[in-house]
Amino acid sequence: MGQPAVNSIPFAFEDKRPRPYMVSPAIAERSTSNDFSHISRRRAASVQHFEAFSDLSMADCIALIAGAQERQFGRRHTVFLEGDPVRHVVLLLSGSLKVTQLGANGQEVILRLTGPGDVLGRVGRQPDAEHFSSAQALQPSSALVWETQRFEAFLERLPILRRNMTLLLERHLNELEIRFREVSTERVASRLSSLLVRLLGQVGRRAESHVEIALSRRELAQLTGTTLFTVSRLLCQWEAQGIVSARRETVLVHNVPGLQELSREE
Amino acid sequence: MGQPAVNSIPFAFEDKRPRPYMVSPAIAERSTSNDFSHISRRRAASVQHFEAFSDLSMADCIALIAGAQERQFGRRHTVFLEGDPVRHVVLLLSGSLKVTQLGANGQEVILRLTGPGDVLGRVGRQPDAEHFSSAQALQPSSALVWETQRFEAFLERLPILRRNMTLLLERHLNELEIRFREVSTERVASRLSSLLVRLLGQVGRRAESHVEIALSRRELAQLTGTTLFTVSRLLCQWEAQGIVSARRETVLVHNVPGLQELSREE
DNA sequence: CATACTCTTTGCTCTAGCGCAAAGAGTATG
DNA sequence: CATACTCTTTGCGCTAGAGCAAAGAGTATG
Repeated sequence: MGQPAVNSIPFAFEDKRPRPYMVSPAIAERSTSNDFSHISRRRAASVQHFEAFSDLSMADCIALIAGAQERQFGRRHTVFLEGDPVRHVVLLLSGSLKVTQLGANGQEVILRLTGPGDVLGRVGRQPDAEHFSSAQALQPSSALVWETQRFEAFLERLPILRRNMTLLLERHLNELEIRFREVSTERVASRLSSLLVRLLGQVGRRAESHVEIALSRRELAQLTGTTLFTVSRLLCQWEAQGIVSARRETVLVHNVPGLQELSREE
Repeated sequence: MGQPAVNSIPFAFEDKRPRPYMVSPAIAERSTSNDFSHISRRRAASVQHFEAFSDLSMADCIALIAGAQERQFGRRHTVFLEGDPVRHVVLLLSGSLKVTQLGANGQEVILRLTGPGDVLGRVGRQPDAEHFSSAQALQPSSALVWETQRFEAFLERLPILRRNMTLLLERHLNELEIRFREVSTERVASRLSSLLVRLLGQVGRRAESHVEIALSRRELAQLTGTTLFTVSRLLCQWEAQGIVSARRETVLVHNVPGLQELSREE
C-alpha cells in the first residue's frame, strides 16, 4: 500500500516510548521567509488531499495552515477532556485518537476513532461551549491546531471549507447511527466481528499475513457496548478457529471473510 | 409558553383523523401576484424563527420558500424509505416524524424523532446517494420540500444557511452520542426514564396535570434498544407508583422529578 | 354491531453475558 | 533482576431482560 487513500488511515509508525510533547512555535507568528513559504507550500500540498480541504485552492490551504499550530501528541496524551471549554479545532495529520464519553456510573464508551484527515472540535456559535467528550491519542500522533475563533473566521471566508466540515460531520453521524442500531439489535459476537471488519480499514496496520488492530480488550468493549471479559472470551474462541490471534492490546486478523461470516450469523 | 424558543418544539396539534395528502402546487412555479407575495412574506416570517433559517434576511427566506413545495403528511405516511435515492430536503413545519433504520434481522431502531424546524435529507455531493434511514410521520405533519439540487444551490449561495445546517447536524450527533452511551452502559429502566424526560420537551403535549407522549410501547423500545415487553412492564410498575399513566400508544407523565429520580437510580 | 385488527399486559422459561475473583502474562521502573 | 504495574484469561454464579404464548383492551371496517 503506497500513498494512503483520502479516507483510510496510513499505517502509523509504532513507537511505544512516549515522546516529549513538543509544540512547534506557531507558524503564523513567524516572519515569512522564503524558506518558510516553501515548507508551508509543501505541507499544503500534502494536506490538500484530506477531505476537510478538498476543493480548496492551494492559496487557501496555505493560509489555513499558516493559521494553525502543529502539535505532536504522545501515546495516551489527552487532547481535551469532557467539560473543558472548546478552544481549538484539531485536524489529525497522523496517528489516531479515541473520542470518549463518560457515563453517570463512571463507565466510558468510545464514540469514535479518528484517523488522519479527521477533524475534532465543535464549531458552534456560543463561545463558552464545553466539550461533550474527551479525546486521547492511541498512538503518537501529529495534528494541526487552530484556535476556534480563528478557524471560524476561515469558515466564514471559505464556504467550501464549511461544506467539507458538514460532510465529515455527516459521515460521523452515519457511522454512529450504524453502531447505535447494532448495539440495540445485535448480540455481542455479531457487533464485535462487524467492528473488527470496519476497523481493518481504519486503524489496521497490515503485516505479512495479517492485519493488526492495536486496541485493548477494554477498548474493544467500549466500542461495542460490552465488557472486556466478553470480548476476551470471544477473541479466544475465534483464535481457536484460526480467525484471529489475541495479543496484548492487539488483535491480529488472519481471516477477514471468516469475520464477516461471524457477523452475519444469527 | 408563548412563542416557542428556537430550539424547543411547540406542542403539535392533535388530529387523529388522517388527512388527505394534499400537495399544494409548487409555489415557485406560480406567477407572482400581489396576493401571493403577501402570503409568502407571512410564511417567511413564521419560518424565520426556525434554527435552520436563523440569521437569514427576510428576502433570502422568501426566496428559499419560493423554491419549496409545501406538503402535508398524514399519520403513518412514509416520507422516504431506506435505500431510496435522496431527491429532497425536508423542513418540518408542524407535527413529527420518526427516522428509523432496519437491522439485518429485520429489527427496526428509531435513530431520532424530528419536530418542527428539523431538517431531513443528506446534502452530500454524490447525486446518486441513497437514504440510510426511513422517515415516517407520527402525527399529521406539514413540511417544506426542496429538490436536493435546488436546495444545494441555496447552500452555495447562502453560507449562513450552510452554517445553520451544520449546527443542526451537530445537535443530532450530540443527541445520538448520548443515546449510544446510555444504551452501552445503562440498564433499561434508566434509559427509558431518561428518554421520557427528554421527550417531554420534544414531542410532549401538555394537558392539565400531565404531559402526553404519543408513542407506542414498541416505539419506546426502538428508541431505547429494548423490547416492547420490557417497556410495558416498566411502565406498569411506574404507573403503580403514580409517576406515569400507561395508555394505548401514549404515556401520560404525571411526575417529572420522579422520572428523573428513576434515571439516576443505580 | 360484529369482526378483525393492532396494541398491550402478564406469566413463564431460559440464556446471553455481566460481574466478581484469582491466576497468568507482558511491560515498565528502580 | 526484582517489583509493581497493567492487561488478559478463565471459572463460576447469577440476573436482567429477551422471547415466547395467550389473554385482555382499544380501534377500525364492513
